[in-house]
Amino acid sequence: MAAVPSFLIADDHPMVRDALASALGQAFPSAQIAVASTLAQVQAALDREPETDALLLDLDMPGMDGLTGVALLRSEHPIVPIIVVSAAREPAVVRRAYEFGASAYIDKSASLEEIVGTVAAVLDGEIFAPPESEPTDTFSQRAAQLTPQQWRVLALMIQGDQNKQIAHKLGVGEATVKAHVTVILRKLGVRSRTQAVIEARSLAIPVAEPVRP
Amino acid sequence: MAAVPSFLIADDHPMVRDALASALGQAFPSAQIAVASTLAQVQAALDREPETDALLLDLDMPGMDGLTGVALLRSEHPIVPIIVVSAAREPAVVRRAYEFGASAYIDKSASLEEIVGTVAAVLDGEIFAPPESEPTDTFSQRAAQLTPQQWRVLALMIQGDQNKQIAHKLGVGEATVKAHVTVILRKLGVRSRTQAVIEARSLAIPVAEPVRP
DNA sequence: TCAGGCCTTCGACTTTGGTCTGATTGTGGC
DNA sequence: GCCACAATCAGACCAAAGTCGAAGGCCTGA
Repeated sequence: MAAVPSFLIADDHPMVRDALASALGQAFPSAQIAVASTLAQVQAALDREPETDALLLDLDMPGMDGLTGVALLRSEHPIVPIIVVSAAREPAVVRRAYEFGASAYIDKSASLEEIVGTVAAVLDGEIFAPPESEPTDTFSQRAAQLTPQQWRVLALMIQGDQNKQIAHKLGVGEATVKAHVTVILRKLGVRSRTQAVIEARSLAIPVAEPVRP
Repeated sequence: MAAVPSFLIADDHPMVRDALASALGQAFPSAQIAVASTLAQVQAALDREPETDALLLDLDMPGMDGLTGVALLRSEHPIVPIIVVSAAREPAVVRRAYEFGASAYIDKSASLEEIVGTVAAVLDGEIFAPPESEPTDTFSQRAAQLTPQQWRVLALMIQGDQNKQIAHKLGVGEATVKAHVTVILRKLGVRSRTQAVIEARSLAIPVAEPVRP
């Protein structure tokens, strides 16, 4: 990493964001710290600063749609280590986060010391490599074959956007979007847009919860 | 309130806790601030300091069991104003928080300025009445208007079935299914099958809702 | 430098989705 | 009986979704 470490903190809760920023600021006094509160801001920040040493990414952010956002950022910036920060404790979420290319996973209920320690470990190159070994044909694996633009299209499909809207938001023709959709459906192994949305959304974070037998 | 305001911050996330504490410390330089990370610690702190001016209470804490913890604290210390802090944005949760005796409700995604402002308002005796009086037009309410057969159609839509498959499974014609779909979309207030599936599936996912009266 | 592969883009075409009009049948309540 | 509504379907029609083939740009290895 560079002599001056650079961080990007992405969380829509100002409290959490500030806490992380100040903690990292103290631990790395010379660090350059940027913040973002939406997926769009994250993308913009990474475009400006592609050499970012670590991205601390909250999963419950506007536009993230859970882990699909991780995959999207991963495909756009394969070099930037992503440290997923989430309140979710479910092992399934953690595992999927690694499958989608996260370098580390931090539970929000961890202490600031632990968090700083994890960040330092990532900076030192200790990429907690995805213990990928099983060749199980999971949906996540199929999804990993998507190109950056295809991820963008899928992210908008998941929000319920129609091809025309997607085309407008991405600044391309509707025919192009349709072509992407066709490829996406084939790569995901489904037969319709609705099925793709269902599968992809099941990757998103189930918002904490429930108890009560 | 006393000349020196006293706060109790209850949250099991160190990040959030520290952020709140420092924000309140800056806004009220002379304030006395205590923290707690479990319901038991909150109870102990309130027993020691029954004159606390404001309790900032996270809902997702060990032992809280959602809003029941609010009611418990309320009955033990009726004088202490409770400010519920939660990531939950659901109107139902907010409404119930007030029903259980909360003085204010703060969304975790609010800015620190807003939070400090809310705390100050509570200190001044402004009990925030639920601004939620409008007949909240929730998706669940709209969904309740569906007829039995429309539910069956929707259930199959949610599984990713196409109109033709649905018609076959229900033993009716495709035209009939289309007619049902049209009504379903209108009743749910969405514009496409995909959006209907997204909304309906998010409904099935358990939300932080203590029930069981 | 050129061939091959991949991403992205798009137009033309086919299929599915969704609306509208209008109609028939059955059910339950007032 | 009458009314309201659920359920069924047909046919026409427009919009959205999805497929196919093809072109240009970019990178990589021979």
